[in-house]
Amino acid sequence: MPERGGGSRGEKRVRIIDAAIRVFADRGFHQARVTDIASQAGVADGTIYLYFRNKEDLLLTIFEEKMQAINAGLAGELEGIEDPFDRIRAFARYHFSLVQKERALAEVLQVELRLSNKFLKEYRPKPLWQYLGAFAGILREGQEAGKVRADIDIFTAKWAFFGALDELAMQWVLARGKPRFNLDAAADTVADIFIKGIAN
Amino acid sequence: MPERGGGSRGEKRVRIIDAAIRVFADRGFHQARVTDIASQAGVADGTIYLYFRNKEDLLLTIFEEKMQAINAGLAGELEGIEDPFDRIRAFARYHFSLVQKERALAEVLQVELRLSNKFLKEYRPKPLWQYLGAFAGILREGQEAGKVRADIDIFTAKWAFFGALDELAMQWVLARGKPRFNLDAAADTVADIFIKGIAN
Amino acid sequence: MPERGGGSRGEKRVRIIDAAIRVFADRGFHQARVTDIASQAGVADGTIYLYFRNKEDLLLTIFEEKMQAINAGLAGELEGIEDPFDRIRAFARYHFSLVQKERALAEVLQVELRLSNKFLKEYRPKPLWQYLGAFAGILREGQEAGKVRADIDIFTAKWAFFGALDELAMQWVLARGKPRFNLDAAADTVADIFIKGIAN
Amino acid sequence: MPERGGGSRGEKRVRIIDAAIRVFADRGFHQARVTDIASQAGVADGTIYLYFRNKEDLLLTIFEEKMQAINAGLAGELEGIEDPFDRIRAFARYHFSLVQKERALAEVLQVELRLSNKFLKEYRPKPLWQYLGAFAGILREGQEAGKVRADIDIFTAKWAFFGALDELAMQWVLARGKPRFNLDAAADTVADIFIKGIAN
DNA sequence: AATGAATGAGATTTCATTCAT
DNA sequence: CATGAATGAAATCTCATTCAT
Repeated sequence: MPERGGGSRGEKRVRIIDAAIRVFADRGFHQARVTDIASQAGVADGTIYLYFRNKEDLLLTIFEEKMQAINAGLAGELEGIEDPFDRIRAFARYHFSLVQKERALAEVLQVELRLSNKFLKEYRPKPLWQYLGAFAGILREGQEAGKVRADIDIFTAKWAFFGALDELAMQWVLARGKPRFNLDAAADTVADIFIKGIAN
Repeated sequence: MPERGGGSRGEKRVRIIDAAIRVFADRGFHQARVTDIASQAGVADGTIYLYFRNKEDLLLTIFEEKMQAINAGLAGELEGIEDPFDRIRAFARYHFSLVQKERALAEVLQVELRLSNKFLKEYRPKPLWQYLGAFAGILREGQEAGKVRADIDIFTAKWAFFGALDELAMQWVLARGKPRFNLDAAADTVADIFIKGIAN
Repeated sequence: MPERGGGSRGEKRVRIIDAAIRVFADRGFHQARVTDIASQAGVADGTIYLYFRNKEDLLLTIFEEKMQAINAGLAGELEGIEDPFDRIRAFARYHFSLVQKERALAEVLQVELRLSNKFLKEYRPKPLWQYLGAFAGILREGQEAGKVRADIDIFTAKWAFFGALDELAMQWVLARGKPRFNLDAAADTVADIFIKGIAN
Repeated sequence: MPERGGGSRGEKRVRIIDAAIRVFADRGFHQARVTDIASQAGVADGTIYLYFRNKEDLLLTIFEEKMQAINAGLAGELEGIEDPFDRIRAFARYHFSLVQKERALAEVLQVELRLSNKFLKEYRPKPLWQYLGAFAGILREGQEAGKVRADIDIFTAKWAFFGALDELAMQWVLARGKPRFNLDAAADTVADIFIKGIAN
């Protein structure tokens, strides 16, 4: 549903980003045509280039900005939870709740991850590291508190945990209309396995 | 190193597949030019189309055939190991040993396939399911033997495990020349977390 | 003589069509390269695809639009002529005058279109039917006026007449620089034969 | 229905020609693939090049040989008919009987006519001239006998007559399964118009 | 004579990006 | 700021023809 005309500068930028998320999610980054994004956003093709350097920059911006919001949301979600294991459980739930609430965004971020990993090796997805860093922090604190085994390599554990969440999210997203499993239950299962797996 | 001339029919097909793996891994599927694959394989451009319908078919064929070999290799690796936990450990080691031995193939299977819309959204990757099915089988037998907790949802656990392995493999592959961590150690860590995580 | 730059939207479309007629007539439809048409028209290759779906659509559009103009011209030419036989004579003269005035267009309409499978087997050339319909109308009126034999099958007669004109035009066009006969005289001869052939 | 194997040299050549007629008629010259002709003929692709220089030569050969047979058949048909007008009528009937008996061949010859006219301007379709020459001969004799008007230009008349026959044949062939008119009746109509049209 | 796998030149078309208005 | 018509580079794939067997 293309929206025409009006809108302040910021408003138009937001419309483009939202349109891009929808189109990227729908067709994938490579199949997405700038023209489609523009018409979805209700702006001219050229207008996109007033706000973004190019198509890739648009993808990266989505990643940067949305991940920032996600990181902020994560911090809020973990706030007040003391026990490392409870924090892990909250992390998993938060991850999947995002996937469910913003399916299109989730799809884009997942693809972006592969793309930026692959082609933009100079671009290191910092916001992702921050996201993972939050999990690493939990583990570190857990080790300091003696609740998490000291022999657990945090680097390995954090990527394993993220990979597990990511893969399940991918499967859920790919199932599209007909989810073959319950994400909320999966959050608990994954958290459960990891908590038991790393506990002292 | 283009190889010219000779070779029986089957031999030429293999050369094309191997060249494609190298080129796909190098430049990515979209950036890979059919001409490059052909010259790497030491055949004419058109020859590729005698063996494969198109570029995407080539990618999918690589997946199909290589995964089949991987599945066979996995079966051989697990053969004779009785204990479910030992089998899980062997699974993780096998996964990472493949990544190390066939880095280019791993890159293609992990990164490029994920970027193929057809693969993700239309084509249902049976050989991948078989791979995961092997892990599911281990869990099932473990539950029957009372060694694995009965409340573990196998679907969730198998994708979580695969996701963990996959993500670590991806990180290792992306680091290219300068691995930031030891894959063999990671195999044991991941196996360890999961084993403890699901054990009764 | 490529014309660069300027020109309103409609003007550019016309330039493309005119260039296409020249190039199609020169090299034939299959041998004609889109790039040649573009450079003849003084536009970029891609511009052609802003105005036409593809190369064949360009050919068909030429047919549609030019035939429409030709039909209009025919109507103007016949206007005011009452006697059916005079109208037939005017028809033949008009047909050949077009061939002489717009040799390139004639070549395209006669030769190239006939070689297009789509044109022959799928696309139904309405404007051509209208052209022939004008002749059929003359015959019908002639029969009603008792000047044309009632036993003449109009369908047969109209295609026979058109075929005769068309074939002679073809021979004249193919002779290129060195016409082996006079078209104006031929117009009268053909008209004469047909008029005597169908008169009561 | 591909025929495999056996066959003497000449036999194989005939099979290729027949297959080519079918395939050319089906798909048109440009769309026809040599591979299809070969498999229809039950020979290998390369074999075709043992008998014909190339695809075009195959088309030309069909034209040459079949037209020769047609010319011979025409001579036979006209033999014994004295009256020029009767000969014209026989000519028209013969033309259309061929179209009906050998529809595929007719289609190929018609297309070939355009193609050879267009691209092979050096190749002057002699057998066609012979065919037309037969008609010209009838007219000439008719003029000498005083039955045909002396002011009729034979060159114009012969192409007009051929064009009329050709166009009607084309319409009949294009109608494919559902002929919209009766060719035999059309033969008489066309002959009738021309006879009256040129008679003294 | 026959085969058919291999060749490789070549052109259409797409679409991200620009820039004159 | 905004537009959107125009650009033009770039790459897949086809298929007539060849030639080693």
